[in-house]
Formats: sequence, structure tokens, C-alpha cells
Amino acid sequence: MSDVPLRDRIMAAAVRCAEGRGVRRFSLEDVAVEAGVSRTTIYRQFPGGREQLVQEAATWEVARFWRRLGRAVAAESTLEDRLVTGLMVGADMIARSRIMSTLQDPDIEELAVALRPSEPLVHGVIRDYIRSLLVAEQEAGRVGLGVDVDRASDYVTRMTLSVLSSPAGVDLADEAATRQLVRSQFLGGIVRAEV
Amino acid sequence: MSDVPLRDRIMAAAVRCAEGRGVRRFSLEDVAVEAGVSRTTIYRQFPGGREQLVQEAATWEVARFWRRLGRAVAAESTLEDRLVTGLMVGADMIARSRIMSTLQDPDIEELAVALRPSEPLVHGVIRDYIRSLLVAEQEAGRVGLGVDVDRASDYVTRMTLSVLSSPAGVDLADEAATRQLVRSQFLGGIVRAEV
Amino acid sequence: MSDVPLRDRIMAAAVRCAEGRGVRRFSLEDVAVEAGVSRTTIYRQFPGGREQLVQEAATWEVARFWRRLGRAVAAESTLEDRLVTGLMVGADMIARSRIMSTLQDPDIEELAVALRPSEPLVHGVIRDYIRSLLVAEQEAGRVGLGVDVDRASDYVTRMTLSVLSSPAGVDLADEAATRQLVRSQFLGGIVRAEV
Amino acid sequence: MSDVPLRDRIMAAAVRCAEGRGVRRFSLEDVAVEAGVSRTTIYRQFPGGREQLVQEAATWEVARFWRRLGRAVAAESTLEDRLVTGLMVGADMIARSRIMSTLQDPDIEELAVALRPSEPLVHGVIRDYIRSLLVAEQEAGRVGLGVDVDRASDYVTRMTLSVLSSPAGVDLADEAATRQLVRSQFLGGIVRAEV
DNA sequence: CACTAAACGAGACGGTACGTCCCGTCTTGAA
DNA sequence: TTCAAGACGGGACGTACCGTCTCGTTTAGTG
Repeated sequence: MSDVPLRDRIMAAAVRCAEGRGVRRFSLEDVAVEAGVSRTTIYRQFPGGREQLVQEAATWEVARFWRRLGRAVAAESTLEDRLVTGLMVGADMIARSRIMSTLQDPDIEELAVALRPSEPLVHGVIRDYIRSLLVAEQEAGRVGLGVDVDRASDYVTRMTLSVLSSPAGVDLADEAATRQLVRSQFLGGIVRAEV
Repeated sequence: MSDVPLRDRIMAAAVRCAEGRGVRRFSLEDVAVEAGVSRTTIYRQFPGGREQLVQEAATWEVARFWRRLGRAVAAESTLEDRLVTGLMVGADMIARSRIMSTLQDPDIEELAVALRPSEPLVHGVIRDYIRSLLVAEQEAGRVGLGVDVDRASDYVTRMTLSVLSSPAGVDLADEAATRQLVRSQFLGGIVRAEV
Repeated sequence: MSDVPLRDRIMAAAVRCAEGRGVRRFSLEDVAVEAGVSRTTIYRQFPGGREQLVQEAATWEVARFWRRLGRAVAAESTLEDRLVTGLMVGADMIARSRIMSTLQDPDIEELAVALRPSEPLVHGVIRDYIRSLLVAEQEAGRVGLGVDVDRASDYVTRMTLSVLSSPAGVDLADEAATRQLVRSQFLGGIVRAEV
Repeated sequence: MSDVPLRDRIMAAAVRCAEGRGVRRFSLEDVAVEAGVSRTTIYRQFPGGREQLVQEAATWEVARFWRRLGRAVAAESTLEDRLVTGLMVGADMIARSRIMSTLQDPDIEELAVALRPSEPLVHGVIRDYIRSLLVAEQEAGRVGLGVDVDRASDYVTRMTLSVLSSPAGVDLADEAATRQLVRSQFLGGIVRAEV
């Protein structure tokens, strides 16, 4: 409805539809109406049909998620703060997102799975990012001596993604608790205790 | 194909179909033929229709996965061996499973997602199981003094599930490497080094 | 809607639609609604789709036309009366038929053409029928001596069909004129003048 | 493909397409390609769209048919020869024409029907033409005394068109047979026997 | 032993959505 | 200006399933 590229408008509409009716329930007709576009045009933009649309919309949405998380985290300065903020903001975004909440439903959701193949990718990206942060910490002399940065970043990445996907007991809305978790579990053996 | 309960025969057929054509591609007609049953009967057994069938077949298959993993692990005696064996056997089963391999495909698969909601559940079950193992280790005096068993089991669970779902660099077919991983990363600060 | 066979109900609906909107304009959806049937069912009855439906409905309707004409003609006793009645009733039915009137429209109509292939067939049937009448007349001694019955019946058939399809000057609603036409043109050299 | 008027090029292309794929099967895209023209241009030349194009192309082709038949017939001198030649050449042209042959197919063809509305018109034109020939014969003293020229020309026209559209037993490729037919059936009671 | 009731097989139907084709309109850019 | 090129909305087509229903038929279980 403006100068937003047609493709993006359609993907955005698809995401909104998925949030509303659930991924398996919306029809391309719904998306077309939501995007203010004809069904034909969707097939012109995504020749692979529904499948391609869902796939691309999903990765597009995932990218947007991490982009926003990245921006939020960039405002912080220390590694610990970034982890804490990342966990809290991420959990909040997930909670807010209607997709994720509907994803809790026992009914089947393609989106989550369309998002599956991107998991190893995400793992890699996040790990590299965290590694760069760790290196910075190391250069600042705040990392323990015997620490293997590669191994440590992989480890922190796993814990982060795991906690984000299933908090399991930790209340990520509580900053103190989250910070406690990050300190003891995530960075325990890595970062030297602040004096 | 004889005195096996009808329900199970249908679910097994559904799993086979999912392995073959992918979850979104098979029709109830396919399942019916595969199970040597009429389509009507499927609706009689699963009044919720396709959705219920996929859901139940998925969790049924997941349960089978963990059951088999459990049996394999039960043969081992120490915590470390159980973790190593669990990781290796689990990874192997995932690799062998045609569903999982097709799941790598970028195309959409409901099964994986039908399996999603069980994730927190699985987390809980595995954590409790590992916790019981840790308690045993503790009673055997093989756990470090300051270790919080609850926290440690949660931690080991996260690492296990994470590594299973995305190995990311670790070769879980290599026992030495896997054992090394388990020792240093999983049980590093928890179990006292064997003398 | 009753115990009328589904197939016939659909064809009747198709004919009504053709009468209404013109043959090229109606959609299978229209026919489905008109027949009180789902679109799917039409495809189940006519696997050849729209084409087959139009084809069959057309010949079905043509057959109905000639059947009714045959009944009307059967009431008459002499050859001349049958021809006169046939021409008049036929012209009247064509005039009444909304299909035929819309067929006058310069716009394209498939029905008329779907009916085309049946033309030689119709020619044969009508010729045989007229031949049988001629033979009866001959046996009654009312046919001229040198008349070749085969040739004569073919001739009368051509004139009949031609006049029916394009009257061109003759008013087939006027019995006197029609009878005059039949006597002088159709049976002129064939039947012996009544004394 | 050069200075031939755009309109004619398009209609010629339409006729070729109709000959190839059948009338209902070709798309405007096909015609555009065949005519070496953009689809837009077709709409500029035929604002009525596909319908107008088919209509005009059909009558254009029909006119061409009769024009060519007229030229062939003009070479003959007597009425009988013109009729014989007309029947034979006409039948031959119809047989050769790929459109007409495909028209025999049971599948639906708009062209034939687009040509339908012109039937009464054709009847009138042919009749007037034949009437003029008959008048000439009459002036040459070769027509029977009691013959009504109007009625006779109408009659000959009907027989001619009828035989052309459905020969029904007569072999119009055999000159002797055709001539025999024309003499006995068409001109029997009209033209005085040549001495 | 027949009779009935439940479970299954077979198949028709309504309905939803998909992917495709084509039409007719419009805009943009180049000759 | 005229035309080519191409995007778009819209309508219909033919197909694939789903879920529901109604019939036979087989199989047990019971009077």
C-alpha cells in the first residue's frame, strides 16, 4: 500500500495470517486479501507456490527477529549485559509474538519447521557473534587464562539458544534472576569475576 | 499385519508414509492403503481426522525414539558412558531415520513440528532422568562438593539436547571425540576427575 | 431434487444456463448451482470436464428436439400432413426455444456447433424415416410410377432440413402457405395429385 | 509480413492458429506471436477483444471461401457446368481446409458457429447469384415454360448448400456422378433437356 | 441355529484450496 | 504517436484431498 516492495508486503501478510489462523490454516486467498494483492500475483512472485512463500516468509521473519535482537543488544557494552539483555528482550519478543504463542498450541505449525533448516545457520551466526564479543573481552583482559575461546563461544551459544527456546524454570522477565543465570551458568568458568 | 492393534498399524503406516513422501505430501488414502485399511476406518479410530492422526503418530514415534535410546543407555553403567552412548546412538538413529534426513530438506515437514510441543516435556523427562543419575553419582561420592544437582542436571540436559539437534562441528560418530566433549564440556565442573 | 438421475439433472441445468447466459458465458459453477450439485460432482459425472458436458448436453437436447417432433408428427396420418405438421411444429419449437433465439445473436455459441457433428447423423435418420413413409405411400398406390424412392427421400430430407434451418421467405406459422410449399416443392413430382 | 495491413495479418494469424490448435484452444498470445505482433496491438485493432477477432476472422475467411469459389465458377459458361464445378471445387476446398476437417472432430469449434449467423446471408447471396444465372438461361430459351424463376433459384440454392454441407452418399470428387446429380436432381424440372 | 449388532469396506458427495491458464487493462519505455 | 514489453487483477478450469454420509458385507455374540 505504498512503495514497499511487493514481495515484502506479501511476506508480511503471510506472517500476519500465520499469526492469526495458524500456519496450516491460512489460504493463499487470505494472504492475497491481507496484502491487498491478487492471488495470481503471489504465484508470480513465488513460483514455487505456497511452499516457497511459507519458506521464504519464515526465514524472512527469523532474520527480522535476530536483526531486532541484534539492535537491542548493540546498546549494551559488556558481554554480560549483552547476554542478559539478549535473553530478556528475546524472550519478551517471543512471548509477544503471536506466532510463537500459537506455536505452543498442540496443533501443527509449518512455520516452526520451515524455520528448522535455519537452525544450524543461526547457531553458526550467533556463535560467531558471541566469539567476537569474547575476543574483545579477552583483549580487555577479562577472560580466564585457560579458556579456549572457540569452545567457550560454542558453549555459550548452546546455552543461550536452549534457554531461549525452553526457559524451563528460569523467569527471563526477572532481570536479577537472568543476570544470576548468566553469571553462574553461562560465564561461570569463562569470565573472571569482577572485583 | 495380523493381531497388532488397528490403531498402531495405522500409526505405523502413517510414519512410513511420512518417511516416504514427506509429512505434508501423504494423503489419508495413502495411509489407508499402506495400513491395508479403509479410509473410513482411520476416521473411526482418529475422529479428529488427519490432524489427530499426525499428532498421535508423531508423539508415538518420538516416544519410540526415546524408549530405544533409553534401552541402549541402560546397558552402560557410569554417567559418562551413558552420556557418550546416548549421544552416539541418538545421533546415529537420527541419521538413519529417513524422516529426520528428509527433515533436513528445506521443504516443510509437519512431523517435526508436531514433535515441537513435546520439547518442553522431553526437556523435563530427560532432566529428571539425568538428575537421578547425578544423584547416584553423588551418593557414590563422585560429584564435586559445591555442585547444585538441580542446576547441573538442567545444564547437562541443555547441552545434550543442543548437541543432538545441531552437532555443529562435533563428530558424534567418533567415540573418542564424543567422550572428550562429554568430559570437558558436559561434566567438566561437576564430576570429580577419575584418579 | 427428486429421483431424476444426477446426470440428466446436470445436463438439464447446463441447457438452462446456455439458454440464459449463452453457451460460452456460463461457468461450471453456474451449472452446479442450477443443478443443486457441487462442482466436483459434475467432474465426476463428466470426466472430460466442461467440453464433455457441453457436448453431451447438446446432443441430449437435440435428441429431445427430434423426439418431441416425432411425437407431434406421429399423430398425423398422411405423408403431406406429417411434413406440414413437422415443419410448423419444428419451426415453432425453434422459435420458442430460447437457445435458438440467442443463437441468432451474432455472438459465438458453442452449443450450435456441438450440435454440428450430429448433422449427418440427423440427415440419415430423417431420410430413413421419410423413406419409410414414402414406401407406405407407394404401397398405397399414391406415388408416381417413375419415382426412385431412395432419391426422393433424400431430396425431401434436404428440403425439409434446409427450410427448417433457414425458412427464407416462407412463413412456417401459416398452415396454408406451408401446405402449399410442401405440395408444390417437396412432393411435387413424387406424390400423385389427390383427385 | 511487410505492407500487408496489420488487421489482415492478425486475422490471417488467427485463422492459422484455429487450423492448428482448434478454435477454442488458441490464446491471443498465440495469435500475437504468429502475427509477429504484441498482444496489446490486437486489442487496439479489435477493441472487442477475442470475441471480435474470432468473429471478424471467421467471416473474413468465409468471404474468402466464396470469393475463391466464385472465381472458379466464373470460368465456366453454362449453368450446369457452374453448378458442377461449384460443387466439386467447393467440396474439394472444404476437404482441403484443415479447419473444416478439424471441425469434423467431435470437439467444440467456435469458428463454425461464428460462421453460423452468416448462413441466411449466404443463402440470400447464392440464391440471387443463381437467379441471375437462371434468368440468363431463360433469356437463352433454355428454361422450361412453366418455371417460376424465384422459386427455382431458391430450390437450387437449398439443394446446393445442403449437398455441400452433407454430401450423404454422393461422391463430389466424381465429375460424372456430380453432373448426373445436378442434371437429375437440381435442374430436372427446370432446364430443358439439351438435344 | 438363526438373528442381530457392531465393525469394516466401498463409494458418492459437498466443500476448500491449490496451481494454472488466459483475458482485458494499465503503465512504462523505446522507435 | 504507435507499438513492444510486461505487470497486475480477475475469473474459470481441472485436480487433489478432506470430512461426512449411506450403503453392503462380514464377523461376532446372543437368544
